[in-house]
Amino acid sequence: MKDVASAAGVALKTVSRVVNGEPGVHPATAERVRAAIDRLGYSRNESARVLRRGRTATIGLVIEDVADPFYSGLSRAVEEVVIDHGCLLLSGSSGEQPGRERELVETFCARRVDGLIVVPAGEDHTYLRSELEAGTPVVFADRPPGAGLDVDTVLADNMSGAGQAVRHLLGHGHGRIAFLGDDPAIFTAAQRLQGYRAALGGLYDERLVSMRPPSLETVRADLAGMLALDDPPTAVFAGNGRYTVTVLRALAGRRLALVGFDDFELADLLQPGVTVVAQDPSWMGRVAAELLFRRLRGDVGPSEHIELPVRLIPRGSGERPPPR
Amino acid sequence: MKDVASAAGVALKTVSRVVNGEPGVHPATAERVRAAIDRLGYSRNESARVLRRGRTATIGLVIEDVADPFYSGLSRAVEEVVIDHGCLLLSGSSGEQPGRERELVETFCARRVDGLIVVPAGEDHTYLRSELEAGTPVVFADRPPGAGLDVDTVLADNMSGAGQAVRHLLGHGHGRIAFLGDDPAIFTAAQRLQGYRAALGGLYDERLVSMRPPSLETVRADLAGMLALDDPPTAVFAGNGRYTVTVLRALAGRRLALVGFDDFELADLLQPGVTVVAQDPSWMGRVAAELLFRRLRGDVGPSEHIELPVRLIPRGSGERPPPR
DNA sequence: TAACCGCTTGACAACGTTGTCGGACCCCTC
DNA sequence: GAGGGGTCCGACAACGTTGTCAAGCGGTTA
Repeated sequence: MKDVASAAGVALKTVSRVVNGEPGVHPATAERVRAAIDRLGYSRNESARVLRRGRTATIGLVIEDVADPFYSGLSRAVEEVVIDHGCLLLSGSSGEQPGRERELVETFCARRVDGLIVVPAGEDHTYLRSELEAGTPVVFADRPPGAGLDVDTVLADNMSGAGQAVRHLLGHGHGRIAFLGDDPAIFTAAQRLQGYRAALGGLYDERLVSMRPPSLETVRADLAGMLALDDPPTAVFAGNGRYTVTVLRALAGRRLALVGFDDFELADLLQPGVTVVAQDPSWMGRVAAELLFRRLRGDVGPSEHIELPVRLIPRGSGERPPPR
Repeated sequence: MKDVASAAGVALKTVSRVVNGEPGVHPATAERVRAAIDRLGYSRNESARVLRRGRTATIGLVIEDVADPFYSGLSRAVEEVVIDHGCLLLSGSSGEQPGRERELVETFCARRVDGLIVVPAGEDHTYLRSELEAGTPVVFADRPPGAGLDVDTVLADNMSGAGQAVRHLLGHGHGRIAFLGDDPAIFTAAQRLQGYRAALGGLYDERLVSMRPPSLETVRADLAGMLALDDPPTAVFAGNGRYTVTVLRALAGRRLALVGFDDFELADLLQPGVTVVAQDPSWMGRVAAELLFRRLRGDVGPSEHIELPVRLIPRGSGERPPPR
């Protein structure tokens, strides 16, 4: 900028004014400055600007895994909103590791992001307290923070979704419905289990519940164990997209009914089509980002807790009757 | 940092030394400083650090769309490598718009990223020249830059992949093979068309080629047009993952043979399984990122042009014989 | 004793930008 | 011609950090 100034024969401050489109610069001068900028290929140093102004125009996003379609959809939606607000998005994947989540958040904070959207992996978010007190708004998406943190949340209605899935299967004559899902330490898994259990009522049987990692081996083994029972399941409720796909592979032709949580790209092309409880990751991302920007604009109301509805999409696999 | 210094009763520089783990600080002093840091919840201001040091420890990644599984896989792999090098990743989606690509690159440059990985959307990258001359290494992935730019590239072997697909179908008795793919303005689409054409030789028929946007309507219409010909296609080669899925939907039960470019999650669960020419997005991301870091470590050799092999995975849809 | 060394510490400038303030100049009015 | 108001411009300090350099201190050696 100094070079531009001397090249254009003006003071530093005048260049700054031109670069930032501030008023009070003579058009002819501005033109001369712009010419010098082009000639020298100058581009403003954002670090210095941030240092001076205090605002970074940057938002941090911590998700579980960009390569998971649910989170990449959410991510894309957040990015859209962030760009619309003239900001930049920093994002990172925690890989479901609390330590990595914390590292990412701290890295983002060290870079002085203006706000954060977090899909938490861990339980303890007390490390965020000082940042919150410093006034950085934080929105939790998909999962709430650990105890004692009063922040905005945007969650899906997991319990009701699980209930819908189970009632749908019950309605088609199934009384033995297995549940395969994530470790209940993960909020969404616990909620879905709870919805499943509540909808089943007296029909609940813990032998039909498996909450181990979604590898093909464990899912196959657990399903085999359940199917070997005297009264085996006739239907499966899969706790999220990964489980749905893994269960499909593990079932390999067995004609059990299936409802999965989360929609996925080819669900309608499989035979039969896969009935799912669909959430909308883009919507969640958009809502979370917009809430964050409302906070950044100065909205200091009490923390909001938004719960997005989910809906069951029947496609065939959930409408199969039990074998008579 | 100033506050920490006065709280610990030392000079600014000593705090700086402790924060950066520099040697030459008495253990007792360091301990006092660390205590003060904890007490005040201090965290280093990266903007100031960047301003002072000139290195941002940040890499920029421009892709087409995070929500596309190919690019989210690539993105995740790049992120892994970047984190392993103690850097942070800035990423953005161009949405196939050259203007947005340029904006993203310029935003990243204004933030003084140490290096860039770009999946270009546009043809003209002369705007990168000044940045390259300033010494910022840039790696192009998946697609090469426009003419006149001598930078590292990491591409898939698109032509050979398309050739494999076509020869596979020819080998199963198909002489009429349709190609549906992206606008040939997109490098990968043009390469795949060329591979398709070369492998077909005299059997090439431009009436069997459609390169319009992959919406269900256009694909359905173009396929219908081809199937209404006197000598209709008996097989389809789909130019990328999106076309494969769209073609599957558009065919809706018609028993044409199909080979798609790009593997996708449920390809093996469809009936029949979908034969694909698979590329490995993670590999591409890793290779591109590692090449970039080699440049950042000072490797100034001539620009490298890496071509990653692809491989055909037969699953059923590509082995269907033509109707006799 | 003087000179020297290693270890620890601090003063200071600089990175590139922007906010504040005041000065120079022109035009208009009294 | 004096005063007032507006427009345009520049000097300067400050943001928080780190690199450079030098100083203080205790111990060792000539």
